[in-house]
Amino acid sequence: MTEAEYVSIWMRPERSAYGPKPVHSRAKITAAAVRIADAEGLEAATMRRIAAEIGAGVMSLYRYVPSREDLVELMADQVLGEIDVTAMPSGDWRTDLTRYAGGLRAMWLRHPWIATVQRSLPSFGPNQLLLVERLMGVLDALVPIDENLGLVALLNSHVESTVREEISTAREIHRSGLSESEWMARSYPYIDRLVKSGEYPIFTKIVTEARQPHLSREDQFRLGLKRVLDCIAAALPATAESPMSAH
Amino acid sequence: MTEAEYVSIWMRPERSAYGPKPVHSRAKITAAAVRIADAEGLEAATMRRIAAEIGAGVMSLYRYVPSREDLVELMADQVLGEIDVTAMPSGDWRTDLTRYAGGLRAMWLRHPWIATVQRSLPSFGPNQLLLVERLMGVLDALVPIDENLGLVALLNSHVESTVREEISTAREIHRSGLSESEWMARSYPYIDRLVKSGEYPIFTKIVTEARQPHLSREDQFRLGLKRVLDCIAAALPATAESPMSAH
DNA sequence: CCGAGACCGCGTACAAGGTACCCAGTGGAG
DNA sequence: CTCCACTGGGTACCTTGTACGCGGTCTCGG
Repeated sequence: MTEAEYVSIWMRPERSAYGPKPVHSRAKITAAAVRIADAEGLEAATMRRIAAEIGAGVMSLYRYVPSREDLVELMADQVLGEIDVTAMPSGDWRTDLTRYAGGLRAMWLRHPWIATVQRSLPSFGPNQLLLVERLMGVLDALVPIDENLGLVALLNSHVESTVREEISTAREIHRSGLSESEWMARSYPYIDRLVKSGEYPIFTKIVTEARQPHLSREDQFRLGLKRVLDCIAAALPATAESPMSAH
Repeated sequence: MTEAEYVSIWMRPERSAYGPKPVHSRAKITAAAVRIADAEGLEAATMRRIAAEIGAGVMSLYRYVPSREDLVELMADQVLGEIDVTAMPSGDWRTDLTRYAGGLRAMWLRHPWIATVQRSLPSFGPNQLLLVERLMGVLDALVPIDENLGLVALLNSHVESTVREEISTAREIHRSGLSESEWMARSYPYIDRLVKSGEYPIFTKIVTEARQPHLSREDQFRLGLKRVLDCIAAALPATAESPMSAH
């Protein structure tokens, strides 16, 4: 792990041409890990569990992946590849970004464990790179690169934060083993005490007046996304107005 | 852990009036855990380490905290309390939100480990509640509660995403044991290969043309924040224009 | 004033989990 | 054919969260 021997996981060859043919592969291991993490959470994707899933010995995995951390990085890039951006610079930026946002959200909901992985810039996996090309291609002709970076970051951060909240709620519900309504009912005594105390007027207002929390997740998402897209629209030159800007 | 015996950590009394006086306290334990996590990361804040820090037996901690997970929740609420919002509904929403955003970012940078804690709605700790009151009080008179929720979420998600990236980069640098420039130099071979391949024009454009990545973290943050605040301004009724809206 | 019993600190013990180390077998290079 | 870098994988070690139980202590009901 010294600096001399550091190489990004993406530059490290999977195998050399020497010796016996490997029975497994990074792709197979990654896929198995993703499958387990989807079903039971990232912490369930232990090396032993993954090995069992593909019928390998535990230590065999280390022939393909330097450490569990690197495996998680592989997993993250793999699921990024699921977002369909092949048709992306279509000419209508609003449609493109809406589709991308929906795809990103759907992917996160399919793989809730990505919320717990810390990414960092230099982990430019192949799928992430492809995504960047397509996604930033959407606004590339309309704004300078710095503006593009800022606007895309705005969109990403909104989607991610929204989904992060959806996920942690769902996770909590699942862990409790209750139904959604039972789970919400469980925290009623506490919320009731807070409201009755009279010390939290705004919190009370949210609980009693706000209608947004009672919308479906999809509608909440659509509403928030609309706001962000309007915000992006305002930052674009007037000539770039999308034909769909009226809802 | 059955549903019958569930009570939120915030409703669970710290101690009863019975038996010998406890030597320690939740506050002391939480503070110690935060200190360790700040210095060495959340994963370093093990029960054994915390116990050693305050000179207690490992299992003694469980007299104060039901589990490590709950302790993390306590830690999260504690650091939320560090954001100074006491002067908050000041009448100038732009100043208030700028101050809040700066405080939130500074807090995250002081306690980078919060990026790894999953929150969920029902964990309304006392400090979080206070924060919500003050923060949402800023726009309460200007917009309906649903709009307020949306705008505050927008601000929060932007700040959090930005800081999350700062943090993961810093973490990666720290883990490598290198200086920032050495660390960046380390991924140069990979980036160079990508650029030279010619397959990633936008990525190349970012690497070669974008100036934003070369700004200081503070300037990057200021720029992004300005965009979000402008976006919020656009969503407010015209009469609510802040005196500072020109920059 | 005196049990009783709830609560304290904490040592012991166990079940996971990541992974270092080692060994036997394999198959391409010379 | 020989060599040896490579393979799969078993064993073992260390770290972590925490269940359990023990002996001591303090408050309260009588």
